[in-house]
Amino acid sequence: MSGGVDSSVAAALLTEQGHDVIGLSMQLYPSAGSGQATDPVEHFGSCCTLDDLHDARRVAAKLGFPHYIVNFEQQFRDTVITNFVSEYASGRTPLPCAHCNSDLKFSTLLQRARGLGAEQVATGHYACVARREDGRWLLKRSTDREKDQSYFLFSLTQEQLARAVFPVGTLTKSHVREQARRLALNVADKPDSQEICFVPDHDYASFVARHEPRVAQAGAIVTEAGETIGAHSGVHRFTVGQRKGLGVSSPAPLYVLRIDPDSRDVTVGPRSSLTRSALTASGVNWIAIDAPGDWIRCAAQIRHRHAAARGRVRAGDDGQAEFVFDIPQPAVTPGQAVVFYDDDVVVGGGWID
RNA sequence: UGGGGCGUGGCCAAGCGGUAAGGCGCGGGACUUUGGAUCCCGUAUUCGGAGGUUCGAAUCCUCCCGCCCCAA
Repeated sequence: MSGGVDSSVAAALLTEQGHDVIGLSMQLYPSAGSGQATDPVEHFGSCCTLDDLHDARRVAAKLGFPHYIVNFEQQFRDTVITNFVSEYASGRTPLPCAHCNSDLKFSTLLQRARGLGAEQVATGHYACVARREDGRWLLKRSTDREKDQSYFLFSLTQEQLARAVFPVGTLTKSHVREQARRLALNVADKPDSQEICFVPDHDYASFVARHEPRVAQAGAIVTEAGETIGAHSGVHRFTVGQRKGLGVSSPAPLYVLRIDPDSRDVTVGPRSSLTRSALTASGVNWIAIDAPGDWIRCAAQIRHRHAAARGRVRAGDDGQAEFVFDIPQPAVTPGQAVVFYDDDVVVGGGWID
């Protein structure tokens, strides 16, 4: 229970369905109650703040089930934040929400829940879990396609999916809010979360630099032809496909094409240079099928809110996969997830190289 | 002190007598459980300075200031 409307309604629906519910909220920041935001290393983010934990507690009290706050500061730092910082330091663009799901919510949190006697863990994610006749667990897009979050859940294993419940996955967002109002939950009108929950003020670059000062080294902004046309103060400030913030003027818009963490060169060029016809991914998790040795047709979603693009995929060695687009796609970004879909079913997914 | 060119918003830049295009950048908004993209809206009463011609000039004339190139 994050303290938001989705997980609150999820808990309420389960309660109404007669389940024996225990509310769990993760505390992700040190001593969230101290109010001391003066420590430059650990500001509070926008998720799971003290206020949010209180909101979750009030919802649990109203619905009549126990509520526990689990302290995951250490685990959050060791998994999500460490990955977030190291990815940017490597010239890649992290996807913390996906790591939080697989490395925290459906691992450590799931274990903790099991320890409390829970059979399953429910969250407020907009996604669906189904079990096929052959016993295989499937992850599917939510009914409300606009809110679908299956993209962030691609790395859940069969074991994790078997324990996952997404009560709001078949509802629309407006329906969820209606339910919250019907139940008179105090969180009915809390705004949707957005931006990186653990980074204050949308200033992720400063956050990265605080945790890894070495990233803040100047480098050059160069053209595809190798001409230096500007300078920057750290590769962590860039991501492939980025247009704004380059600090250089040109007759036409320029986009980040490549980031070299070693030379610290950020290569820029016209939008037409951004498209790629293929990609490779690592750490691929196959959900609906076993790793396909031969090409199969599906659609690949390469970022949140990207309209999955059709093409073909096949598995490689060591958890890798190769995908070829029917139509080249712009801004294939290392570090982001590529999730393969067969209509609304998640075939599998991995991390873009 | 021979010759030639240029000075328009933070940057690039159109306009060359009729009352300041566009792009970059920047700011704001929309969208969004990552980052980015995308879409809207905004961003020079003023054209290096001072005079003059004209109903009217960034656009014509004069002088001044500042850059750049080629010769020496």
